[in-house]
Amino acid sequence: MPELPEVETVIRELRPRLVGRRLRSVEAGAKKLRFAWQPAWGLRLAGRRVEAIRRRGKWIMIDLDDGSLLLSHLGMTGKLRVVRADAPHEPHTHLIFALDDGSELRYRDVRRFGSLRYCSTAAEIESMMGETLGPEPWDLDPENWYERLRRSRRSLKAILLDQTVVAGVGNIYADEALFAARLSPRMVGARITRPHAERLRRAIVVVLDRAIAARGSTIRDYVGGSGRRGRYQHKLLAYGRTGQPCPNCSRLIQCIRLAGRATHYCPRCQPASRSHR
DNA sequence: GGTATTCCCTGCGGGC
DNA sequence: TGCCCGCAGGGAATAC
Repeated sequence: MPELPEVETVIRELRPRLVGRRLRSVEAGAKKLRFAWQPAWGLRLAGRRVEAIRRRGKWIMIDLDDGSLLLSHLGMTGKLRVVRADAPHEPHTHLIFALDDGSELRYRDVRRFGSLRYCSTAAEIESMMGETLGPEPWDLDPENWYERLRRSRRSLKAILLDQTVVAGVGNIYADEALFAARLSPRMVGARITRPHAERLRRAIVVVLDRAIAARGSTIRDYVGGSGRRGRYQHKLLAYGRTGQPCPNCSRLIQCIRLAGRATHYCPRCQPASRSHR
């Protein structure tokens, strides 16, 4: 379940292995990802040099020297790694890019919720990523953020998961940010106060910064671009801690279903309604 | 237009 | 031991 910190970790670890390398060829498996790999893309990629690798929300963008790019979303179980060409082939490896130094960029995805495709025009990129991908959490304007929350009748949890509101937050860090801000995931956006909105905005940034510093969370099988596991799963305060005592008040963490996702919170620290700040 | 729900997909764990 | 079922969840499609 790669969210922003995990994707950021992947690109940081891929960067020294990938930037400057030339792509020689592409080998695509038979099974389709979210989007099928087109053989023509492989022909256009051959000989291209990787100029940069960057992130936008949960998307990975690999810039090539002719202005085109490889665009990938890891979905739930996607993994991008650079390995030696003689490294054993793991099952569920769907795309293999041969590089000019004898290594390979491999895309593996058990559930195939992810995608990796080639884009040569701005229109293609926009159609893939969505024209309305929200700002990075660090770029949220406090006033716009408050107004966006206040206009919605959805729960805060549902709003945080909406990539058009803020890019990169997923289920784990939505729960952690709401816990850090001491706000109920069930609270309706329209009911939020300006101080609460600001507290939530700051909580999102703090939680994501800490998670990036810990190289993300390895809940099941996530690994970074070098194959190393994250460490932030040991620092989670709410997510996945159903039935365990809240670190603040010792009340048991509860799990409910919100916006179609398991949602973890402390009923005492994050009450459904509160009169104080 | 805004919001809620369903579906895709596979591995894992619990229950029987 | 082996089988069945539910769960995990990002984003697109569909329903309301």
